[in-house]
Amino acid sequence: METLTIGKVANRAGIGIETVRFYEREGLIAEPPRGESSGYRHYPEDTVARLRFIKKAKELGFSLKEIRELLSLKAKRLGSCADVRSRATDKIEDIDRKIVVLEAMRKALMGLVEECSGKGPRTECPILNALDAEQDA
Amino acid sequence: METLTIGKVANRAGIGIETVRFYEREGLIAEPPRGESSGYRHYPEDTVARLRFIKKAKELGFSLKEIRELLSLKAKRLGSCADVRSRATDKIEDIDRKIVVLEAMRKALMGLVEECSGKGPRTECPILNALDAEQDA
DNA sequence: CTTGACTCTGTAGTATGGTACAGGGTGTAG
DNA sequence: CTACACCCTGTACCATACTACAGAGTCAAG
Repeated sequence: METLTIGKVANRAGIGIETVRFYEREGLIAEPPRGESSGYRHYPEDTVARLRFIKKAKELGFSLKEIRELLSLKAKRLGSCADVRSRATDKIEDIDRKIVVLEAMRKALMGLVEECSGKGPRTECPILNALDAEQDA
Repeated sequence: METLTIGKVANRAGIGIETVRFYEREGLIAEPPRGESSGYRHYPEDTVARLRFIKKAKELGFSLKEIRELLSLKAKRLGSCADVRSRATDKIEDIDRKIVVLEAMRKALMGLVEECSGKGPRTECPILNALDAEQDA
């Protein structure tokens, strides 16, 4: 099987070399075999897929810790599909909690913006006034 | 005018003493006058309001940098309500982007969980198979 | 066989938003 | 006047997620 240098996996995954090494240190990817004399890392091709998965999950707002958990679902040789399912539903609950927080933030900001014509002088800005009013709360 | 010690402003604002000093270093609150002999910070009462403003804005998802900007808008005799409004709408857009991504994620995970009986062996788990599929994307 | 691109380890720095001491001095109640 | 709570500065540390070297070795094209 063809192997890839760190520069090539990084490039194909669309991330930096240092980041690949960082992910290795963090346990997100396995330590690859090394060249006999050089000590260079020789990656199997599926490492690119794994790195892309990490990148994608990160874009979706998962922390590296959460991504490590997601990846461990796949890695485990023991455990049933039910274990995987329960981790996935936990993750959905995490997502729901994040959405709830964001929706509350959004609602609060929308309320302020809707009151605000954007035309008045700063001293009458309802957004700043609202923040001031809340200060007394 | 009555003044407050750092412990009292912190307590009234609902934050820690160290955080108050941190905000001072970060330029979010002014350096207060000090006691002649003690060097203790003597805060005017409106510092509590300012700290509560900061706390509230943080809850709305503003970073300290953004809050510093909001506070400076507030302080400035120039600048309109529209400036403040536009920062709030920018923040709403940030939030919306995050929500969209999370909902997409949620939908994807829900689809997988629904397909999954939770009874099969791990090797046939549709969730893991989907994760593999995503890695190839 | 040289040259330049690449890789190695290890350490340190970036930004964010704090938190936790150590080792002092101060202020006040009993 | 003695406790004890409080305050001071300075520094270091926490997590998160990288990013940037330094100084050394390796590989491959020409």
